[in-house]
Amino acid sequence: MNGEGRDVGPGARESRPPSGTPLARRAGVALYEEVKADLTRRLVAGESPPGVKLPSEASLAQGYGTNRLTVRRALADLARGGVVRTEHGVGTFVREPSVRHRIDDGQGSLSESMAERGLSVVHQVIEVTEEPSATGPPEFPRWPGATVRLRHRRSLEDTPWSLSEAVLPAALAPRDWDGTESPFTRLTRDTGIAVRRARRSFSADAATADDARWLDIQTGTPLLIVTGVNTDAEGNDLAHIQHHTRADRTEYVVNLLV
Amino acid sequence: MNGEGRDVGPGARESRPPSGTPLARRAGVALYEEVKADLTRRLVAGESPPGVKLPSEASLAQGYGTNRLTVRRALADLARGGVVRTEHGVGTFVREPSVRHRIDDGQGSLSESMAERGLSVVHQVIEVTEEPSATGPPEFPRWPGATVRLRHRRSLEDTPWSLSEAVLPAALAPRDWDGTESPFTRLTRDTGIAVRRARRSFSADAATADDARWLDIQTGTPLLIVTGVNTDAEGNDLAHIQHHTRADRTEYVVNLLV
DNA sequence: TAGTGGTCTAGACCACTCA
DNA sequence: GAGTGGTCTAGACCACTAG
Repeated sequence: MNGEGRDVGPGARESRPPSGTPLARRAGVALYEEVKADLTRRLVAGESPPGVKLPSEASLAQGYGTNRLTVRRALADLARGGVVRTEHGVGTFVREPSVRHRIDDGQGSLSESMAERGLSVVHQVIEVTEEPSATGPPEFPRWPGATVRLRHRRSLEDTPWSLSEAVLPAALAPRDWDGTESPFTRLTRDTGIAVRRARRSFSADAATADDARWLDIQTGTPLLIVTGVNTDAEGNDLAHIQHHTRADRTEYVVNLLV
Repeated sequence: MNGEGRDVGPGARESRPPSGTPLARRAGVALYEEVKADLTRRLVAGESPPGVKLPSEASLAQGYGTNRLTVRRALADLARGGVVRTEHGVGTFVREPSVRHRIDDGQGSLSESMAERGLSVVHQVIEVTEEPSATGPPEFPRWPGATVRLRHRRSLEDTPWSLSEAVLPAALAPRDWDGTESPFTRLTRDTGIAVRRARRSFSADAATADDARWLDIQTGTPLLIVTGVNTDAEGNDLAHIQHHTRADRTEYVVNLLV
């Protein structure tokens, strides 16, 4: 509680980790909730800047005079809430400030609008599967034939940001995609077809184990799910897209009034 | 796997609960993930229609030949994912079909568009606080003076659906609001001012303990967070709104092309 | 190899619901 | 009071990371 600044030594990232205190237990409130509240108080209160390593679970448990599992439960909740981040075999850290990347609605692609702000976007292809036209649920009247399912990961500033999927006619799928631009920017460059973002649908869901692995988050963490359709200038469906986006880094802004 | 129908007896809700099987463990996959996968297989595969009560945690644990805590961990994940629902002292149940209420973008209020589909919407006032104009962050140029913060819960078909907050000039806040219509529908009826939905921002977050209590869900469950501004016909800000919406029941559809 | 988080067990007690 | 989910403990072992 002394008013000294956070004068951390060179390279030091350990400044003032929360240590144990006797918890004031209230009737009807679970112990792990108390631990969670106490940790939140200490972390959010700013005593521990982002990146600070928390004491080990064992020592936290000892400090609180409780079981390690109780501490783990509190930490798991905080991780799902985006307050801390755990690394297996390394430790638990205060999360970087959840800078929410505002994605203002516009007809430009994400990569383009981010580039305008000096942010780097990288796409990494995860899986490309080609399916005969019969199987895919979406229909592409003007481009009959096989469809391609393109799974890729988008990263912003080297941080995993979304797990995305695009289903589009094989004839339009980019070849030798290097990921420096969006697949649709590439499509326009290759074919001259203008891509327009049409319907968008928003929901949320818990991260699956697969989501978690690719997005470097914990299973169960809330994701913003954006699905939609891209069309050409005439309004014909070009592609069906789905993004599983890290909610702690995303805010999708739409202007309903034009 | 037999093809019989789900001829449940009168009042019976117990048809074919998943019982224990020896789990095929795979290297590197946690036991609770296997349990989760097995339960999901059985439930989603349709062997157990919504509302069916699962066996108790103790008997599931015995059936799987594992510890109760392992089963609990699997069930907690499924609950966060909206697959099952637990009731303290009663049991665990397969969730009602996650009918995603599509909220097509339109200028009508939620209550109105839902009423058109024969769905009932009920608003329940949780808290009304009046604040002097100086404190509230939003500014309402045309209506100076105190602002009112209106917290309410919206339920669809008797199911909690969103925890909502509206901040608007005290002069416009509805008096004696009975909750049968949206506060803004009421505002239009009272004052004749047309309310337009302007900017909307979408994100997701984990349910806090408070969210969880009001929405009848589990802490940590993903919520769709919709914030925005309502304006009058001239585009002046009328109110700032925020909805914490149950993601398992929501899909917010926006048409970007007009 | 030491330290960390990840998983799992066995058992206990409590809080809640309902017959 | 029986049965259910909710919490908590003590202790064990594993998987991963880094010096």
